Amino acid sequence: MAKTVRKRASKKELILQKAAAMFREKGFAATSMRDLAETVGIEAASLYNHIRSKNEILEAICFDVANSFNANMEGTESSNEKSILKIEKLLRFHIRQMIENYEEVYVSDREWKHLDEPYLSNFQAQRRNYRKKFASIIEQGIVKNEIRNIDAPTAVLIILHAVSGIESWHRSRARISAGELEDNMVMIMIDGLRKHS
Amino acid sequence: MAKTVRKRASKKELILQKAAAMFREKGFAATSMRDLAETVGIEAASLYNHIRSKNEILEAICFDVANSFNANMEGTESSNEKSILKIEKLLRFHIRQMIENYEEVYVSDREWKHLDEPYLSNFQAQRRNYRKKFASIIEQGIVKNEIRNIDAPTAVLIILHAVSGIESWHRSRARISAGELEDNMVMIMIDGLRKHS
DNA sequence: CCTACCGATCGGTAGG
DNA sequence: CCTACCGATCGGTAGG
Repeated sequence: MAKTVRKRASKKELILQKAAAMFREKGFAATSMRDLAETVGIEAASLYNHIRSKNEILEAICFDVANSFNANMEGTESSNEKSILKIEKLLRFHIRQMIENYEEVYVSDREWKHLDEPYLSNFQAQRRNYRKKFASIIEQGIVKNEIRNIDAPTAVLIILHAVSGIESWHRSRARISAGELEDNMVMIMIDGLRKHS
Repeated sequence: MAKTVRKRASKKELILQKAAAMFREKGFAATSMRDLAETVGIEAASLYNHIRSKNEILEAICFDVANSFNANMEGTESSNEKSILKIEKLLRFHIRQMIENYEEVYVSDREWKHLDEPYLSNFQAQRRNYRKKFASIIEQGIVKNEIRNIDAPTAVLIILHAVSGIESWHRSRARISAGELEDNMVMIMIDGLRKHS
């Protein structure tokens, strides 16, 4: 009995995982349920014993990722660290998520437009909220003179998108290690490209 | 006679322009030729008097953008400026292209995966080549001690993706001016977030 | 530039 | 989990 439940749960997990990989590679709209079924190793109709619809798969992926980032943001917000350190920690969390949970984070970032209502509005609201919190940490840092006097929303925008560049790193051949990548990204974002001699 | 030619050319231009806007908004795969036709104001079948296929539209968009960036790169490469200034100029070019030629640049960046062969391979090769040239300018700057000792490919990756963040700026309401955006982005990328007191 | 239409494929359901 | 199948929609063509 417990075995059956576990088996079913893991089959759904398998479907979500394969779907994330295919949505990342070809895009949500260009991935057919028949393609997905073949990858999973069953007939297309059988997918519907595990999931209700194609869109439900996307919802599961997007909101899993959103929850994980929101939880991390709450922990960071409430800590007593300096603003610049908070930002570094957020940055490192983004980088690690992008490295370790690549397919899902990528899909959640690029394919959320295909969500149906009311999930679409909900997701967009969470996104706006997350960025607002991020920007206000930066603003606190500016007030406390830890951070350069820049436009905070622009900085958030740069940071979030810069991290999504790991996409290219992820599939390149001759590449540096994950740790080196992380340190390089942090150094460039925090201290910039220019060398002060 | 000349009038007819001009008229036809401009109708094709209109189709490409509307297509870019729709591909950006909904994605290439999720945009149907019937949607596009309606936006243009004709029947779907009539589109084929101006273009050969849906994929030909994407090819036109992607290679127009690629040509423009390649031309700018050649001009920058051959100049005698300092490396850090070359990078700043490339960065400013990217930002301006993203602001002024938003739909096309965005589509070329996110939807090129849907190109058919041999265009797909051709486009990917141009992309790799562009990044290689960008990285080698950074490496020259490191050698000349103008730039921090970072992994050059990682820096390219960050810069290119950071700029694509302008997507969010482009559609937000309360936003700073294009010039302020550009200066903020350049400052953050060149000198970083941290303030040195 | 339109009407009429093609074969292919889509997401999903019925019934077992 | 499968076979059989649904209506809808897709990119594209024929012919005028």
